[in-house]
Amino acid sequence: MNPKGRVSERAIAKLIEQLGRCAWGDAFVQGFNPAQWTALRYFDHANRFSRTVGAFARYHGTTRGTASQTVKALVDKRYLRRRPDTRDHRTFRLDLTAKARRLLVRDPFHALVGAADALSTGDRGAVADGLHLMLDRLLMERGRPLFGVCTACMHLRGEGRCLVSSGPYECGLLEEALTEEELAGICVNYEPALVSRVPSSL
Amino acid sequence: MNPKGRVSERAIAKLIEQLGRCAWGDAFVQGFNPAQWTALRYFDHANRFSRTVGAFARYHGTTRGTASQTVKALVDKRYLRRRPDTRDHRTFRLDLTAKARRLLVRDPFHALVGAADALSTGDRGAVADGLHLMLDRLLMERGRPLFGVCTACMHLRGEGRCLVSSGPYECGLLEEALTEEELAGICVNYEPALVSRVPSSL
DNA sequence: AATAATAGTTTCGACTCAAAGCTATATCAT
DNA sequence: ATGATATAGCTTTGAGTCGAAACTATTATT
Repeated sequence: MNPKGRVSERAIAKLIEQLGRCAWGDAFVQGFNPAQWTALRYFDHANRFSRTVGAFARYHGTTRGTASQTVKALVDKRYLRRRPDTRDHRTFRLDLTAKARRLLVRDPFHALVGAADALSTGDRGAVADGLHLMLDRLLMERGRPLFGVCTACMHLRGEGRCLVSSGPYECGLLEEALTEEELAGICVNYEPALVSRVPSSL
Repeated sequence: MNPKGRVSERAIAKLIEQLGRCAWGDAFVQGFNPAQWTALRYFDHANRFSRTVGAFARYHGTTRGTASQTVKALVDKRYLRRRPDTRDHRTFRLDLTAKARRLLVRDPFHALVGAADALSTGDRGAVADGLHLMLDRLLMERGRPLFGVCTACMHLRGEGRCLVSSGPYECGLLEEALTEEELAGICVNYEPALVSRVPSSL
């Protein structure tokens, strides 16, 4: 499709911008805006240490002020439940409601996911790896956190090496036990380990 | 880097969204916003048939109202010059000023372009082709124009087959002569030809 | 001549950004 | 311990922007 040989870096950047804009435009639907959809998806996949306004702000690359308002709108509409943290009285825990989970079935994001269907399995791998490389570089340059899952995180302890819990896994940074389901949640405290120690079920 | 085998379409969509957000955040700089930077880039590369508010709105996937405001801000700041069209008294022609061209040297978009440097030459080709496929599919689904260049457009006439001009190339749709430089400008009237008839100088 | 379609602008409510403000926790010096 | 200062988490505020809808003017169609 493209001329053989060198393909301009600029073309890739332009495509990403265009695709991003397209997804943005799609997300003005059902009375929500793109930021709100992103928040709903975030709180659906974030682990329990990361379901706060501040963590979402960092994930989304926005200010805490903006994130606070996005969350407020969702709390007011009963898509998020907000409860004070029992340990740290500065923060509030945010959890999706059942109403929100039902809504996420009709997430406009599915259109972009579906577009990836146009790719062959092999192409999907190449595209995903390439984009991942680009994103890591950009986030690193900006000093922004990477938001990965426990199974690839250097803080994960487990498989007989737990120190503070009797369960199979725990977070070495926060010194908290982790259930197996929680291993798949994205986390603001993620730091890439050299090798993944738990088989990924992606 | 990714586990072998099937890579989720969702991961690709997520990466695109994240990269797009990152570029968006970068673009709040030098007193401009992301939409204004996109407009400046657009009017830099659009051919003379496409340098209007409406064409930009369609390219950017936004409303004419929003596009009108974005353009207005740039006209007020003397980065775009606005002149009535001599043929159609509804439209206005918009052209970059020299001031704008100087500004574009410091386009924050360069960060995203630079991130593509992390990719090997081969990966760049695969990523570009994959993203292109996805974008075409999305734009097609939404009935939005594709915005390509004359050299790949079915409306291009030339190489001895001109009907309305004595020059080497012309646009068969608008029945206007085209200079060689204009062949590389992106156009709202683009429709993909089966084969490209002019060697690409990408 | 009447009607529809096209190009662009204006207006309005909601949202975003950036900056400043508030409160709770952490750190440090006495 | 005690009090002062710094830091962290979140909210509020004000200027500017976005999308949707209403509007004007021009061109195309019937």
